[in-house]
Amino acid sequence: MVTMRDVAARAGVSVATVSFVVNGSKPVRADTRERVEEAMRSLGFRRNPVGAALARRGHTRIVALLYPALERPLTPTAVAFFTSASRRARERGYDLVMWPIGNDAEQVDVLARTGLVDGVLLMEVQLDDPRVDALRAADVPFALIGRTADPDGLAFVDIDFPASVLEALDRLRTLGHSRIAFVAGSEPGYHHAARTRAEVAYQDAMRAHGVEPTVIHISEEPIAGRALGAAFAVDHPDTTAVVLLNEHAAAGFLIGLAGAGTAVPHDLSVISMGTSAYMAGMGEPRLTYMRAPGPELGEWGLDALLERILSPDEAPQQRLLACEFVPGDTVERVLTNR
Amino acid sequence: MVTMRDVAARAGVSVATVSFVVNGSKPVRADTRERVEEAMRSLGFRRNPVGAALARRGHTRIVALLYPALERPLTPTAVAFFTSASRRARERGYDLVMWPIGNDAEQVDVLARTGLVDGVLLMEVQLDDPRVDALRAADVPFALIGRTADPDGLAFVDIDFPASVLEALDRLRTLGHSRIAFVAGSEPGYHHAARTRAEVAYQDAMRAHGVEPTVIHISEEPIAGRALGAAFAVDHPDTTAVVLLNEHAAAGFLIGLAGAGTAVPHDLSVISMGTSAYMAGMGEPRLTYMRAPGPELGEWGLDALLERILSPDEAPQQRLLACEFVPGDTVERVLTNR
DNA sequence: TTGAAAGCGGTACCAC
DNA sequence: GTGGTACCGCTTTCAA
Repeated sequence: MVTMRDVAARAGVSVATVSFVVNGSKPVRADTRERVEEAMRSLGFRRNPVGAALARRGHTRIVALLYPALERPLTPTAVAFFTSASRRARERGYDLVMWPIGNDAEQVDVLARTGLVDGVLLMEVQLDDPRVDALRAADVPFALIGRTADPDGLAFVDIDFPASVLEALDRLRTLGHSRIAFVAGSEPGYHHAARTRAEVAYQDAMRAHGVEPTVIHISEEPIAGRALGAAFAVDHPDTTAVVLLNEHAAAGFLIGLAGAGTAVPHDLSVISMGTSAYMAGMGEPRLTYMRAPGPELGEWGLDALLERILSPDEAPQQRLLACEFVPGDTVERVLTNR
Repeated sequence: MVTMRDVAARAGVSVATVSFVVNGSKPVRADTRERVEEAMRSLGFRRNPVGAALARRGHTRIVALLYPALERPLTPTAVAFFTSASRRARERGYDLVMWPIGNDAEQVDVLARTGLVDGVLLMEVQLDDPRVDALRAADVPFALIGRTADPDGLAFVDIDFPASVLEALDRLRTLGHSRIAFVAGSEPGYHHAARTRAEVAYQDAMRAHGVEPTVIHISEEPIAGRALGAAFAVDHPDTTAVVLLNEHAAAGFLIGLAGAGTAVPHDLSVISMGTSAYMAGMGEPRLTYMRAPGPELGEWGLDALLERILSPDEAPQQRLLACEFVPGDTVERVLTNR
């Protein structure tokens, strides 16, 4: 392994000077710099980040995306988020790695104190999330994708699900729908913040229109969607439209409906919330959906995190972005005689 | 941050002693150890891996899964692999992070030299893969998921696609099919080793039976599958069965076929290779598939890697595992009058 | 059994 | 503009 000492010796300068040219941290005379660079080139020098990190008490220029991958399935939206954040990180001279963790604070704590990463991006945030407290306590710069019940003073980017739900409901109502059900994922003991907010927005909106809300929870997998679809017309005969917040189950739901002879959108309109084009392409008929702004949020999330790292005194960035409506073939005006 | 110095001071011993009890690297008298442990507890000490890594040039107990996530979509199978390897890592006292990289050797090189990870698992291996050479040159322990054209002396675990393809073809032939097409993914300039091997196995088997092979490449996304399915009966009127190696496109393919009035399995039988139950659940009718042994390979892959790290002198582990046939509703005896 | 001390590869402050 | 050098947190001989 070629070290700075080797380079310094070869170029006839001190390690300090080498450090200056490597990091551009101080001006160096052109000819000296030239000699150093030539030495680095011929020796094949690469700066060792571990040494650098240690010297500056951390600062590896690595940030981690914490995802409970062992407990929750990775949606295409989450993947989009990851790749976009990752690309952005590279643009800004950082590396982003995905670090699978549990939902408990313990692991976060361990990771945080290692000093191996300069900061973390936390996904799948719960309303009351112990990991957030752990990150705060460990004094690690972090930003959330999603937000807790009370995100004051926290850096976050989040999908504006309430706004998106309202838009979906409005569109359906404009087409004459009033008995609209809400289908979401269910994970025992997991209070996914985004889902909860969406659900509350749905319920409030329904009640405001004098209709009793219908919330259905099914697990996050295609077959759960199939099962629901197969029995839907029988179990919910009055419902004319469904707002679905369960990307994994969406395509299966349509399959189940079709198998049971429930025509979409003729008998039932469906809007899938927070969905990727990828997943929508799996649906038949083509899903009408609210696109999850995964790529945008990935970039913003990374920027928010770097701001915490580089300018800890600035007010934390907080940004919301609603989903974008994408027309498809699963929504139709409700039958008037119904 | 609590350091070993702090602990040592509190316990009235030297940092060396603290190090011994932390790592169990030398025997320490019971009462001394007790004092040290108590000091660590009350101070909340966590050993800093960066310092440790630097001191012994590596050994962070972190391993990385290198995946070209920015260039290739993450399949459910890859995700299963990741989660399984990750779980196994934890069992063995390591952490596994997913590190998105490009296909070039450069990035591998940088990562490798950092000493930030003890070893790497490389996915999406190409037949002739520059990253493998880079890993070798950098002298980093590594194991492959997949394998290059000549994997001699390399640690790898891989799906035995040739065997799996032969099984699929046999099953189809037993049901009277002979004109069987092969549909795979296509990424320009990317010689995915597994796909190539599968393709060759298919072509050889077809020729051995005196039938001209038909290989079709479509991009890895649901809509590409739809498009292919929609035109399939017209473009390939003689084909009675399809072996598909393109997880992203499988469900879309079935949708496209159905939309064009091509009945599955009546008009066309379909077997999807290297597919996850998750993806199969997205298909209608229920896909007949060869299950990709992602979970098994994840575990084996991690074990193979740790063996490289812990016992570099042992012969590298090399394991192949075929896919497992899972019956579904997309395969049927061929019409005799056809 | 325990301690002192020399690094590991870099950084950055303080002189010159 | 450069060089000397004291750390950063931990591991590991070598002595005591």
